[in-house]
Amino acid sequence: MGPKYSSSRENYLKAIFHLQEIHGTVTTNDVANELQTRPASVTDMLKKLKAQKLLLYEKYKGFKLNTEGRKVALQIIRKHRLWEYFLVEKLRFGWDEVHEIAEELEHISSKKLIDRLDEFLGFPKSDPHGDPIPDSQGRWTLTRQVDLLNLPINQMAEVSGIGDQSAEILELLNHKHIALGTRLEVKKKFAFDNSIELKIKNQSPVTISEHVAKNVFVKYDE
Amino acid sequence: MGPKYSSSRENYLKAIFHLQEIHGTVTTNDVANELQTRPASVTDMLKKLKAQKLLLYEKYKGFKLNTEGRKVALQIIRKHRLWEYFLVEKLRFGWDEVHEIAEELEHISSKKLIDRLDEFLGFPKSDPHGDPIPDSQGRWTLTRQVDLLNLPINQMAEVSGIGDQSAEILELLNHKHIALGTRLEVKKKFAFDNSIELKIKNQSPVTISEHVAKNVFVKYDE
DNA sequence: TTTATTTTTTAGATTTGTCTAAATTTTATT
DNA sequence: AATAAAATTTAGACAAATCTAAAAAATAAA
Ligand SMILES: [Mn+2]
Ligand SMILES: [Mn+2]
Ligand SMILES: [Mn+2]
Ligand SMILES: [Mn+2]
Repeated sequence: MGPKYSSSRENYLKAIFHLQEIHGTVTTNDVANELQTRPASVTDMLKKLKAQKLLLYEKYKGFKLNTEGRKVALQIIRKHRLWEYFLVEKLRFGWDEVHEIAEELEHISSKKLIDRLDEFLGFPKSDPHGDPIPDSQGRWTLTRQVDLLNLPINQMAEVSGIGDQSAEILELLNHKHIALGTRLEVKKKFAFDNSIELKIKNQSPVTISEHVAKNVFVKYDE
Repeated sequence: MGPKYSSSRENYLKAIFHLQEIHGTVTTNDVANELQTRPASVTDMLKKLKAQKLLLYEKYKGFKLNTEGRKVALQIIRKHRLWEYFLVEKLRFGWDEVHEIAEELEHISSKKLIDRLDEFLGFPKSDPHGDPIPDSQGRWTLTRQVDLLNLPINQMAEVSGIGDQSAEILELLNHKHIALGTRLEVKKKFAFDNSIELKIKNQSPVTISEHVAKNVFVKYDE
């Protein structure tokens, strides 16, 4: 058996899903813009997707994915993001050059292939751009963003933002080898002054004050 | 930029290349049969490939790939076989379940992707079915098949066939741990009786007679 | 609430790749 | 050489996906 839906239909489903996520609602023009096509072409496709029971659609009234359409869209997103992860982690591509290639790879139909790839990659939770990778049932783990005071002990996390942007805090963080992207975990929290002891791989533990901890934001899965 | 040629065109080029290899010449019916399509469809496509300067074609007289067509075909074959190798060696697929999936993967267009994949796989010389993998210039190393008498000294090779199929020789080979797929090299050739000393990895050397050597066929690259 | 603007849909073409049925050419048999 | 059979090509049609231009509906402005 070949693919269940054409690449074109899959691209429409994915685009509608994404726009739905961002705006809650989607318009014909949105989709045309997203897919670099014409509104008339979108209308044509909406009818086809409706006929295939992937979409709820009433002309002039709007449209949205139904359960089946959402399910299909999530599997394409899963494939897209797993391939991106593969390209970066195994083939040494930069995170900024994988999207185009994944746009093609996401349409390869074999389910077994993608599940094996997932396993081969160690079941990654997010792609090189930090976006969550749905599992084979279409579920994904949320990436939580918290400051270091609220990061659970022993939870590996990645620095994703700095609150205070002053030269002083940046100098301090630089000295302690903490930068955007640094992976670390909190080893101890001292109740006395709310200071925190951190561990970065291959480095000796460092301590930071509550004031600093409040201004370092990290993200982690689950 | 997307793919230079459609998947369909690439499939035609590949089919024509293969049939040309086997029979020296190709007919419309051959191609129709190979691609599970109709002769009329083949004729239609021949015209398009000719217009694209990938094929020499004169109606009713026959056709064959020109230099450019051959070049394109070889790159598709390269992709097909590298992906098959990836599926077997990295994703633990059986050699009998990868062809279908590679039929889709071979149409992914990125040249950088396939060159990186080649590197990631360690520049394999042949795919899981023993077929040679062309390099990025479309050249491949021939796999030579010889009997053990003619295998160059110290050339690693793989047992690919047994001439005499009698129970006696099979018992002898079995006792010396030589079977289809065994990788070995010739360490010494004795001029006195043309007997040969072999080395199989992790085993002590074994000697076989000229008579046996004549009946064991091996293949090796280059 | 008319009128104007924007959005969406329809009507009719176009491109690519495929098909069937019929015509043409080549090849094989009397 | 004439006829039969097989291979190949053409003619005309169709499905999928796209487009332009025009019509219809919804929304915003006056
Ligand atoms: Mn992407
Ligand atoms: Mn991504
Ligand atoms: Mn294959
Ligand atoms: Mn193969």
